[in-house]
Amino acid sequence: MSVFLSTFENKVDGKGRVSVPAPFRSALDKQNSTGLVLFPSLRHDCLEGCGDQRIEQIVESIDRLDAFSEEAEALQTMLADSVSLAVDGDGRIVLPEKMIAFAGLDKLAVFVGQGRQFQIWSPTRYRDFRDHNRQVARDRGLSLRMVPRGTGEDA
Amino acid sequence: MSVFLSTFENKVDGKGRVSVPAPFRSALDKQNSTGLVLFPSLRHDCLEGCGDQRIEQIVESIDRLDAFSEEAEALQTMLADSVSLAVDGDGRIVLPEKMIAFAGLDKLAVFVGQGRQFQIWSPTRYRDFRDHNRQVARDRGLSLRMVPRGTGEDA
DNA sequence: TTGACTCCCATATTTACCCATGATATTCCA
DNA sequence: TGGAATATCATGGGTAAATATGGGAGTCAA
Repeated sequence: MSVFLSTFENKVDGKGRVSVPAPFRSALDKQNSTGLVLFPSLRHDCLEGCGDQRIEQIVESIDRLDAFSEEAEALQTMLADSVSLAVDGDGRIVLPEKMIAFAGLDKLAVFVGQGRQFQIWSPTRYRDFRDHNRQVARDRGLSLRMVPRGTGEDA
Repeated sequence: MSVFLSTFENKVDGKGRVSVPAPFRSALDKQNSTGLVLFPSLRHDCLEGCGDQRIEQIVESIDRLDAFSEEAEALQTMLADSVSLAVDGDGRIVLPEKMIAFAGLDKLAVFVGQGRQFQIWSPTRYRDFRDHNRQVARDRGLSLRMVPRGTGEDA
């Protein structure tokens, strides 16, 4: 399984170190990623992360946009603010100070699986975000079982 | 048979382990799933489960949506709330504490076949749910329209 | 030298793996 | 057809490996 699933809450120590959840590490392995890439989310006050292959895909998508559009420039800014981090022998990364500040992290970091990528939140902010989304899903009657299978349809 | 059928009540031990009913395991095998994925139901106080192949398809589908739509985000939150569990050599899984709490499980877990998916209930809650459904079916005189063979897709 | 960073090690706890048992069902052979 | 031998399955318990996390020694640059 090479997707990011589930949520994990890990400690951030005084050096800014935090363990990458083991299932996320193995997902990165299966994507043949040696490290991982972090960037500030464009939509939320959290960080987004993925393997280096995913970044290539994102870069390519941006390339296809009109190079001088506002949208393209905004996305390019995102690339400029992203950092590539190595996972050390103990499965940890060191979060740069800017990233910690942006996400409002303190002692704890919540790793949130989102499929092809993942997010890192402060626990309090994540609780609000999750509650909101769950309400949206409920209101609209969304369910994972409704997502189409390939081109076909499911019960 | 690659669908989930029938109802089974198995014990949950002190470690949170529970046997996956053998017919469900063989259904998972036929779906080429090595493990299974569980997530909290949006509609009921129970867990929903499926093979891990299915999750790959779901992730793929979400990826094709507009990444910034509210719908995509709501579905991604459901990925965040789901867990991928490996079935061990003895046919068991370990239920995470959060899942046990959500479904109100204690010593027993009821596995309920639902075709492509299945549910896991606490026995008391399931009894109420089932009684309620039977009443609805009786009141409405429900009928089921069959889908012709070959139009659907495989397992 | 000081501060920032990178390895390296220690450890507590959780998780995964292995084996044993009893119950139930199934096969096989006289 | 009886009944013993053989599977399959659910379940309990023990042990080894993996994981998260804290602390310290060594390195490099300013």
